[in-house]
Amino acid sequence: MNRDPIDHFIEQMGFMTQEDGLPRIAGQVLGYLLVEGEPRTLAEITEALSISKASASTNCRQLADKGILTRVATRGSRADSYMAVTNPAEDMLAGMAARFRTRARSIEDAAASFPDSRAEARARVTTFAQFFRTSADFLDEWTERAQRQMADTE
Amino acid sequence: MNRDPIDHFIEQMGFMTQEDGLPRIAGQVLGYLLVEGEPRTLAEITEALSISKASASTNCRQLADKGILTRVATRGSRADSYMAVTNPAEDMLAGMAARFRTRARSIEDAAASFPDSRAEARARVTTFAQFFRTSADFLDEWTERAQRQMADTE
DNA sequence: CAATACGTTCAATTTGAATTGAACGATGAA
DNA sequence: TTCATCGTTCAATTCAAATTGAACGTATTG
Repeated sequence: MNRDPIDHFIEQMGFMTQEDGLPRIAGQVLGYLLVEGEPRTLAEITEALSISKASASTNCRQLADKGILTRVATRGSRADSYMAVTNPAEDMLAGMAARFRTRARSIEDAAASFPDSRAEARARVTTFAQFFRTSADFLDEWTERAQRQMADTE
Repeated sequence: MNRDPIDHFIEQMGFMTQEDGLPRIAGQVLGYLLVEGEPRTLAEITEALSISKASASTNCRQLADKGILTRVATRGSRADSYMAVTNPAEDMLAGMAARFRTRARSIEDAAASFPDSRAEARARVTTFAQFFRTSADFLDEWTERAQRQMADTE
């Protein structure tokens, strides 16, 4: 029941997002839209992946919030459609960078409130946090560079 | 019951690893060892975090496999201890890079088996995969650079 | 040789999140 | 206005992974 390479790919995408802490269905939706390449309605997605309307709705909106999907108003129909952005992976990385930055801040805050008696621990934790901050900067730089490259190649 | 800043930090670390798909306890263990700065036995970890021996054992081993913790043989005691490596965040990123590479490969494989009738889909998916591959390279480059910097500062 | 202290493993349980079904509100069509 | 179509929301369920408790194996001590 699973020898279709495209189904297999969609399945893989599900596992992938699951590893990243996103719902499995989010990955499947992205996979499906990536394959289709054109806008698809919630109903079509629901149908193609045999999932509930509720899941499709929720996951699409979540992905759209992250900038991985865009909502497309199809004229002639009041159903709204979604499609994958040109390079979804970029937005996934951008999201990661954002998470790193939040993380860095919250760890730094935590460290800052360590009592002076734990000064050494505070130093260790601060270093740890700073690595995340720098990495976030680096990731941003990288996605920006990648975007430029894409623009050039077009 | 939670106004101790150090406990708060350890808790945060738990949520953090949870976001990354690792068990919550893994993060707590890392947080604890980061604060302590010195090797601690499984028993001490179990005690400090009020968790089961089984969890402590499993999670420590997992973290050690990822290179985030090192096992230390304490002389005078047959209990083995663990301590956080100097910069655990680096190893976390390295792990991420590895995952990206695996991911890129499996997506590329999947795309390769698309039938010719779906050539366009194949192209889109391949581009998607390549981004992960390039990102993995980039992350490696970055962690390497960071390591060098650390070495210089020492 | 016990007897103890330790780490691991595995089945059972707990816990938290993903997913669903059903009810709802809104929008447009007739 | 009434009816059908859509998307959303929320409580209930399902599902998977984390966590535990208990049994076990091994090494060490006396």
